Amino acid sequence: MDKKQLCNTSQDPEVRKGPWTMEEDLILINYIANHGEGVWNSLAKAAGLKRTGKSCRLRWLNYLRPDVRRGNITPEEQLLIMELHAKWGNRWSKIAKHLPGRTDNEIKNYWRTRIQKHIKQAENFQQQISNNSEINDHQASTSHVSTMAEPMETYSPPFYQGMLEPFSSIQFPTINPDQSSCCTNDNNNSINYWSMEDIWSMQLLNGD
DNA sequence: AAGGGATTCAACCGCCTTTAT
DNA sequence: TATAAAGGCGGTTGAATCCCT
Repeated sequence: MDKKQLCNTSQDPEVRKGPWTMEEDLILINYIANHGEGVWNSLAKAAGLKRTGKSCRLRWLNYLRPDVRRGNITPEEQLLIMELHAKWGNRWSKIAKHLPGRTDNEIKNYWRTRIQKHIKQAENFQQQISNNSEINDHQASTSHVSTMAEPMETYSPPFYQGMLEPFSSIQFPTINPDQSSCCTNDNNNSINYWSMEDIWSMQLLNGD
């Protein structure tokens, strides 16, 4: 049988996809509390969840685990992410291992939505500087303006400095100043999640 | 207040690796 | 050693939400 078909259970009408419901979360939490993690496919069946094992594993690791921390990436964590990404690239799970309670998925999302955007802005800015310096070179054949104009082939930690939230006094100008405020993630604090504390307290109330 | 573009992030997909038989 | 099953990982998507006009 084709390996792809083996992995792809989306053809099965019995398999649920999409956002998890509170009931599903509680079932998964209760089952793992009683039986532990592992062997996700059989766990999903045994728990009575119409989900793939992969889906259960992902939900548990990224959201339901009691030790998972979500939101409010601290400046220290951000700096660490930047340094580790500069070192290892997109090895999200490896990076996540150095940030207790953070998941690879969260770090990946954080990188793509927050940090990468600033890097692109900075690259654009450097490109502008570079272009300007070329013009200046033509106008006056001195080379003293070239320090900012080096192409950024890899990201290096010093370059990240100034992008750190919430220290938004960015040391390089943003192309669109309005977007420099995109990282005030305070709004996320009020996102309409039902907290894990709620779930765990409900679980306790269930007597498990 | 409403509409629409931008942003965020949970969840899925598909590939690769590891483990079990 | 070969094969199948499960786990792990990075990339991508799409719904929900935010924000601006």
